[in-house]
Amino acid sequence: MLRLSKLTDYAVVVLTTMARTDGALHTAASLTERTGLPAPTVQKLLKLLARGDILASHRGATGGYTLARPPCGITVAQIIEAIDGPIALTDCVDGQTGSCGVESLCARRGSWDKVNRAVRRALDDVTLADMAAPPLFFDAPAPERGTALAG
Amino acid sequence: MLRLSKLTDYAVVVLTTMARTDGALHTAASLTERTGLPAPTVQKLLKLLARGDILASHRGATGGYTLARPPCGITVAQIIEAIDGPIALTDCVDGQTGSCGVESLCARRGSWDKVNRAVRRALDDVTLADMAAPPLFFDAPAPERGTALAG
DNA sequence: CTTAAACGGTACCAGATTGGTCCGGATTGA
DNA sequence: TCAATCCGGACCAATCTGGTACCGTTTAAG
Repeated sequence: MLRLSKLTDYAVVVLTTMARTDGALHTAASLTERTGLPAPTVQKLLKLLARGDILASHRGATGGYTLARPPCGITVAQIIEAIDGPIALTDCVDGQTGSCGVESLCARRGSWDKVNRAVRRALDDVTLADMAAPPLFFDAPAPERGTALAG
Repeated sequence: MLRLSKLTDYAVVVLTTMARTDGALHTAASLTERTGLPAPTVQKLLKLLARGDILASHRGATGGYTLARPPCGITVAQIIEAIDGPIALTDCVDGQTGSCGVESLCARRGSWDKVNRAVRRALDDVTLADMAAPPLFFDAPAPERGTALAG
């Protein structure tokens, strides 16, 4: 797998919708309508994103949500962390010991850290602005000649 | 999360154990003893790794498993794919439509493809030789990659 | 001051997925 | 023949995710 949760996927849908009208105020209800996602799910998403400092919330009547930063300042890594928690491929992050019963396992723990960092960097490199960019067609002449495994 | 399965983690433990005696033949029983992991789990892992062309299996009495390639030729991406299946962060891979009920969702599908590829590249960049390398302290000057382990 | 609209937090449940186990069958060297 | 080993399923329990509901708090409008 190495799959991120469906919620994170939905979050990007909501965020790109908001990014199209950067700076505007959106209510949970309006975003529900515009995205077509189930209402309670959208509410949950917005709460999480607000906690993660990706959205700014405005309470009370005429309240709603706005992007906390311009889209180019919001990275995929931040979105994932807001929804799914810290990005860590393995259960026990480096440095910790004892959480996993097997001793020989933790010995190799530091090795994953390298992978973690590489993935992290890749995720930090893509912003919401990139995600909101035109969907560009896929049958266009592929500039890469790599094998592009069915990812 | 963006968490990979515990099985994959175990797989690395088993593989690094094998890598230390590159080329040698290992049985499921011996690897169980050396790693301390539960026996049925090790068996399952070895089967999966053999199917994924990461291990070569030898049947019959005096059979066992060997690494299909030198450690520097086995990437983390390959291991993950062998255990967890194809690396795809989102449910519907690019190009497909209709699998997810929500229409506005699939429209942004292509955006994830960029992220997918970035992560994939990061995972392709780390080999089993790297994982088997000494646990090295984190503030030490990192030596060049490509250890003598690979031969 | 009352009302209503909107966010905030928490608890809860069903379904899917993972981790772990077991058993019988096939292969091969002694 | 016999025993050691891999091979391929089926199977079950535990965990996690996705989705829902409820109630409290805040705040603008009338």
